Amino acid sequence: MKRMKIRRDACPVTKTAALLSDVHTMLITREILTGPKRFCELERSIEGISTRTLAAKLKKMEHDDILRKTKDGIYAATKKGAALRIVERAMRRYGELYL
Amino acid sequence: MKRMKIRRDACPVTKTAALLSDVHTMLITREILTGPKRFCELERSIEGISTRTLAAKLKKMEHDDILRKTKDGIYAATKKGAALRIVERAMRRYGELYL
DNA sequence: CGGGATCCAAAAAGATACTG
DNA sequence: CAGTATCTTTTTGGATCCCG
Repeated sequence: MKRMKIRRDACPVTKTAALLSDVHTMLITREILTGPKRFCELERSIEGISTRTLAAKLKKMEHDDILRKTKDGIYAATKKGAALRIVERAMRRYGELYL
Repeated sequence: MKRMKIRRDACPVTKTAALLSDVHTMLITREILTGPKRFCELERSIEGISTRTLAAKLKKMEHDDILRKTKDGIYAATKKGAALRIVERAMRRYGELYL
């Protein structure tokens, strides 16, 4: 994973993921958990991700059954993806308390 | 993060981290949460990590105040590191339920 | 414009040999 | 044991181009 610069005031989830994770997958998850999104929305809301990486991650996440792409090009969490909320919640809480 | 082969019977935390994270930092955390460990113990218990990567991650984690190295070369979680238990727990639970 | 695919340079990870 | 040095392989991000 490449070192990423994180602002002190960034979302706690961002910070936690930067601390211990493949930032992008977790951030895509965070976005998807707030509702279905299209490519360009994800691209805009995930600061610093390249289209190439976003496309690659989405493909992998689709393959892993975390999200599904509808015919109209919208990405939505699957059941398995939605369940990641428990992890996202723990990360958010940790970030809020310690970062 | 490199694609990692995960056995179906691997620890659920391993699977969750492979799914969404910088696997190594999370796995080092998991080990450290069970008590202080030395370099070679970590190397043995984290399947597939190279000494180079382990050394690099430990350095980064020490810098991030997740763990501390004692004079006798033992790595132990800091307070901030120990608190990652909430994340580890969520990941374990998710892995148990969905992977 | 949305949704990528391609090419390229740089960074990170892997294997492994080697040292204090 | 606890790493470091070195070399190779992967992955990433940036820019660019393509196609409906």
